[in-house]
Order: sequence, then C-alpha cells, then structure tokens
Amino acid sequence: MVHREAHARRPSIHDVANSAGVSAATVSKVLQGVPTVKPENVQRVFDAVELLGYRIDPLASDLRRAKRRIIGAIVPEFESEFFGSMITQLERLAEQRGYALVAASSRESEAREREILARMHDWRVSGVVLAPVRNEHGPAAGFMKKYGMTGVLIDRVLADDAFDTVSADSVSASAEVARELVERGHRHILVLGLGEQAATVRARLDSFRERALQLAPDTRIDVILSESDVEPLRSSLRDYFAKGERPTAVYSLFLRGTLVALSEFRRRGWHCPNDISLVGFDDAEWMQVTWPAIAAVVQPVRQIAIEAMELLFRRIEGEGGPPKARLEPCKVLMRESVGSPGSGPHSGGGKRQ
Amino acid sequence: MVHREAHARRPSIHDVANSAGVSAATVSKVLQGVPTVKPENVQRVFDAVELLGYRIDPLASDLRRAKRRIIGAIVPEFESEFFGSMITQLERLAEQRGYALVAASSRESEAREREILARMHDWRVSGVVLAPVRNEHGPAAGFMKKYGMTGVLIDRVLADDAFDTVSADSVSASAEVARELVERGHRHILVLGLGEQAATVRARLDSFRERALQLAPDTRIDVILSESDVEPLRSSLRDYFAKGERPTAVYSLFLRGTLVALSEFRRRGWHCPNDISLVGFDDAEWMQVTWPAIAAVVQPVRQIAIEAMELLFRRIEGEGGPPKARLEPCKVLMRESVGSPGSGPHSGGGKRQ
DNA sequence: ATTAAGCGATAAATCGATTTTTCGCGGTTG
DNA sequence: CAACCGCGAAAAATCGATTTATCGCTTAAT
Repeated sequence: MVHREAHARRPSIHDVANSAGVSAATVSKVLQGVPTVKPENVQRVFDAVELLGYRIDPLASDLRRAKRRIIGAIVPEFESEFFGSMITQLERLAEQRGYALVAASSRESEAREREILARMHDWRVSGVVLAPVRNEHGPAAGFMKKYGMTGVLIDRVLADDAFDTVSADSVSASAEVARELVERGHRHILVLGLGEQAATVRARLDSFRERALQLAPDTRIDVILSESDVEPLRSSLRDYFAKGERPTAVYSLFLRGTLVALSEFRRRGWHCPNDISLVGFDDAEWMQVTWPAIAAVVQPVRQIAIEAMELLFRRIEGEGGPPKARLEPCKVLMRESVGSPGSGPHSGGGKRQ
Repeated sequence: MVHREAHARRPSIHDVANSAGVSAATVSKVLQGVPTVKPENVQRVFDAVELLGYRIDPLASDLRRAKRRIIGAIVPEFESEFFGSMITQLERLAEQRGYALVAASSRESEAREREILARMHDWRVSGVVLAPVRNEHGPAAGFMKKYGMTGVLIDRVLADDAFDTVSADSVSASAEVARELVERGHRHILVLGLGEQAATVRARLDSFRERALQLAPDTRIDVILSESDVEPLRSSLRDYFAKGERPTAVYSLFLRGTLVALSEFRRRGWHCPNDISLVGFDDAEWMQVTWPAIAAVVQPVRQIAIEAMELLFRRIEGEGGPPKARLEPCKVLMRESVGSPGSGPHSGGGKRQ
C-alpha cells in the first residue's frame, strides 16, 4: 500500500542490520567502505539497503563524528546577482566535497551577522565563508576568532591577521578605470562610494586618484560618500548637481550607487555618454541590454568562490601557517555609457518623470 | 588564557550538570521551561549556563525530538532578485518560528531538484518550500508525495492534488496588461514565453488573449515560445523581426525574455516606447532607473512567502484537509516603455553596436 | 604444547541532547 | 504502623549513527 509506505518510519541502520542478518556496526563499516568485511556480508548489506531504501541520516552520522560536514556561508544579502551567484558557486563547491552548504543572509546588519555566526557555531559547522557587512574587523570576525572557528573572509575585506581573505582586486580595477577615463579626456570625475566599507572604499579611491593624477595631474576628482544607507547618497548627489557641479564622468564604487547615478541623470534629463559618462563597480545582466549599455567592472565571482573554498578546506584539513590574502583580477568592460567629454550636446533632452 | 579557551571543547549539557551539581535531565528541563524544578536548582543551572557559555546543540537536540526544526527551501536559482528576496523572506519567517532555513538551488534542473529533495529528506526536515523548475507535476513533487513529506509548492505552479500551492496571480495580471495595451491602441502584440512551464504560461497566455480579444476582437496576438533555454528564444525573435513583423507592443512572460527583447530592440535601433512598447512579467530594481523605465508586473514576493510559510506550518502542526491553492495579486506598473502605437517615428534612430 | 597474532564480526560505549522510568523522602491516610 | 501519595530529582533508555573493546576461532611462532 502506498499510503502505509508513505507514513512508515524511515529505516535506520538497525533495520538494515536485522534485514541483512548482521550487526549495525557491520552495516556502518560496509557503507564506509572499510575493507575488512566478508564479501558475502557486503553483498547482504547492500541488498538490504536496496530493499529497504535505506539512506544514512547525516545528522546522526555527524553527531558521532568529530566534525560535521556542513559549511556555513554568510552574505549581506541574497537579492543581488553578485551574492546570488556567489552562493550558487559555493554550494556547488561544497557539494563536490561531500559537504552541505547552509547559507544565511545578514541583511546588512552586523548584529545579525553575529547571531548567525553563533548559530553556525551551535551547529558545529566545519567552516564558514563570511562576506562581512562592513570589513574584516567586525564583531563577527572577532567571534570566530574567540571561539576558534575556521573560516575565510571574502569580498569586503583586505588582509586579516587571523583569517584567510579573498576578494576582487578592486584596486587594480579602479586604476584601470581611471586610465580609461583619463585617456578619453575626462578631467573632472565624480566618485560615489559607501563609507561603511571604509578600508576597501579608501583603497579603491586612492588607487583611482593616484592613477588619474599620474596620467593627468590637472584632473579634478570629487568624492561623495554615504555613511550607511543609499538614500543619503541620493540627496547628496542631488545637492551636488544642484550646486552646478558638472563632472564629465562618474565612477560608482558599488552597484546601488550606479543605480542612483542613473536615476539622477534621468531626473535631470542627461544621457550617457553624451551628457556624462558612467562606470560602475560590479556588473549586472541588464547592463548590457539597456541603452546605453553601462560600463562596469566585472568581479570574478567564480574565482573568488573557488579560491575561498580551496583555502577553507585546507584549513579544515589542518593546514597551518599565516593567513593568506588573495586578490582575484577583475575585468573592466567599457561599454557605451562611457565616451569622451564634449562629444555630444550638453542638453537636457529627456522628459522628466 | 584566550588561546586555551579558543581550542577547548564546547561545553555539553553534562558539563553544565556537573557545574551546577544536578543531573543532565534537570538541566534539560530547566532549559525547556518545565515548571517542576525547584527554584534554587533553576538558578544554579542558569548560573552554570552563564558561567560556561553553554548553548544547546541543535543537531543533538533535534535527533532526540521527533521532528527536526529545519525547513528546506528549493529554488531554481539564487541569482535573480525574485528568488533572492523570496529566500530572504522565507528565512525571516522560519527564524521567527524558531526554525532554521536551509536553502538550495536546483539550477533549473529537475534531476538536481530531486537529489536535493532526497537530501532534505535525509535531513528529516520538518517541511519543504519548493519552487519547482517546471511545474507541480515534476519528479520532485512525486518524490515528496511518495515519502510523505510535508511541503508547499510555490511560483511556477497551479493547483495540486497533494500539496498546498501559492503563486502570483499572473492570470489576472496578464489580463490587466492586455487591457492596458489594448486601451492604448495596440492591435498587434507579441507575447514571449518559456515553454518549460507549460501550464502556467498557457494560463497567462489564455487570459491575456481572452481579455485582449474581448476588448478589441481585431487584435492580432503572436506568440513565441522557447522550449527550454533562452537562446532559442533570441534567435526566434530575431527571425520574427527579420521577416518584417512589426508588432506595436511586446509582452514578455518572464524576466529573461524582457532582457532578450530589449537587446533585440537595441540591435535594430528601436526605442521604447516610440518604436515599440514593452511590458515584462517580473520587476527588477534597474527597470525604474533606466531610460526608458520598463513597465513590469510586480510579483507579491512577500505575500507569497508569508502565505507559503503559514500553510506549511499549519501542515507541520498536523492540520488536515484538502490542499489549498492560493493566488496572490500582482501589481502592474505601466512605466515609460509603454506608449501608444504611432506616437513616434518608426525609425531606427539608434546606433548599431 | 602454549602463547601470540590475525580475522571477522558483535557488543558496548559514545556523540549531546530529550524523554521515560525509577527512586528517595516527607507527609497523609486507613 | 503499614500502605499510599506526590514531589523533585536522578538514573536509564532513546534518537541513529560511528568507534572502540571484546570475543571466538583458526593459524603461526616460540
């Protein structure tokens, strides 16, 4: 009867043992591939497993083993393409090694980040891949250190003295963006950033400025940083333009800033690249299908994930040594949103919404 | 010593029992809030918990309990805003009820979907929220039925005879889109869809067609369906336009179709809404900042998540009765990409790439 | 001939909790 | 005075696996 089958208790290792006429320990050994079992019994066990449709309960199994085959992943949000594909990659890599990935989102809150980490510690995960909300010095990293958890920090981090770190080489990328813009003749550039990630933003900014000034010392670089949220950035930007500032190019250091810039351009009826050029850090699928296509720095998501998992599993397997800091190269895609200043009429051709 | 503390074994319930001078059973009772414990002992237990920094091991705890406080969630992909925020919501709701959410992506593969489900069954999850790759009749739903798992199907589903279902009311939304387009004077409309999700796509299409023809019987509705992938859709669309077909509006039944349509418009130098109008099912953040802003059907992600979790927990708590099929209303946002036909020059004003 | 080693398998201990059973003790009750 | 009750806590069983200790038996070594 299907109905009865559906509601029957799942077979345990003892059920298999009974059915095969051996002990539970033997069943366990067969399933672990321990070679000191008589071939006949191996066969009987496999038959019984097949017959009953038995599968190991991973929780019970992990309870007895020292480490649990679970990897935790914490990201600031699930909604973005970047972290979405990051999780997809991490999941794939964890599964490849026979681990389950448990993902959670800190929703851009450091407090929540700590809570999740505590929960993962409760779960006795083997390791954690943490993309911190702010940087490597947050409370979450402190928590991991305090409780001796093994983990890797990714994305919004520079080097750390306790954990391996992996992130996009946004410094080189920013320098390259600077070069691209200056070579096209831009001498007044606005940079948008989020102050939250102080160190990483500072690094990008410094390298951008350095390269730009090196190539053209007369370049003027304005900076608008929003402390925490994106809305203050919007109004700062609005004020900035209202004051009459007219940079010929904007470089946004984060995706949402690119959106804010675009929508402010719209408000004022400016079009890329004729009225102003735009480059954003972080690429998205829509950027190449809109008109104009938006120039962007493409982060090496896949590489970051691979490197992070590689480092993590090395630590899990007990490798020692000082923490490593990896930087994965970005690709800079100069699309249509970037042109040369003065190549088009600086007029407000668009409608207001 | 911090260093020693970091590497010490985590305290178990027995350590707490020893420290408090009671038995492990008593500790458990105190932590469960069982009232038959002497106040003095309650205090001693709490003190010991505090002193040792003890936290319950959820896996060990769940092993002994009948059900495990884990909810599984399976979505076709993590990369999209829709499923991203769906997972975020589900996570929030599960945590509210003291459950952990374990999310996995089927990567648009039914085989993988089944594997994940089997793994979740191994984990003895209390319930599953499944957004199937194709529809409610896939192998995953069959698996759930066979093993008596409790679950809710969401998104790409209609009613089912075994599980509760929750999805956006895309049928009403499609009718509304039809009305909006017809009222603006469109009489030749192209609909793009993905054949994979046969039933849901058919339902949307039927309701769109019905309403359009009801309002204007002379409306011509062309349909391009791609069986599985999005690339065939692109070439079909290209052929369609190459043949000289010139619909005045396009309604895409899924997000990626909207992107494909946009990029094909670009290739041909057509601009919305002057050359052609565009509405897409499923909204995204960028759609309101680009020029033109893209009209879209906004799915009630939050409502779907809430309803799904509500139904799921009712079933987990043992509620019987026939499966319910919930439809949550969408919002239709008519943005600038939609206009009236003939209101602008039907010319190729844009540059080719 | 006695001990040691090897083999294959089982019984028992273990992981860290919860749940059930048992127990000791003071106080009623017949 | 014995049987009974109830309370609170400890002891033991349990969940489903893995790991260690042990056992019976055969064979090699001393």
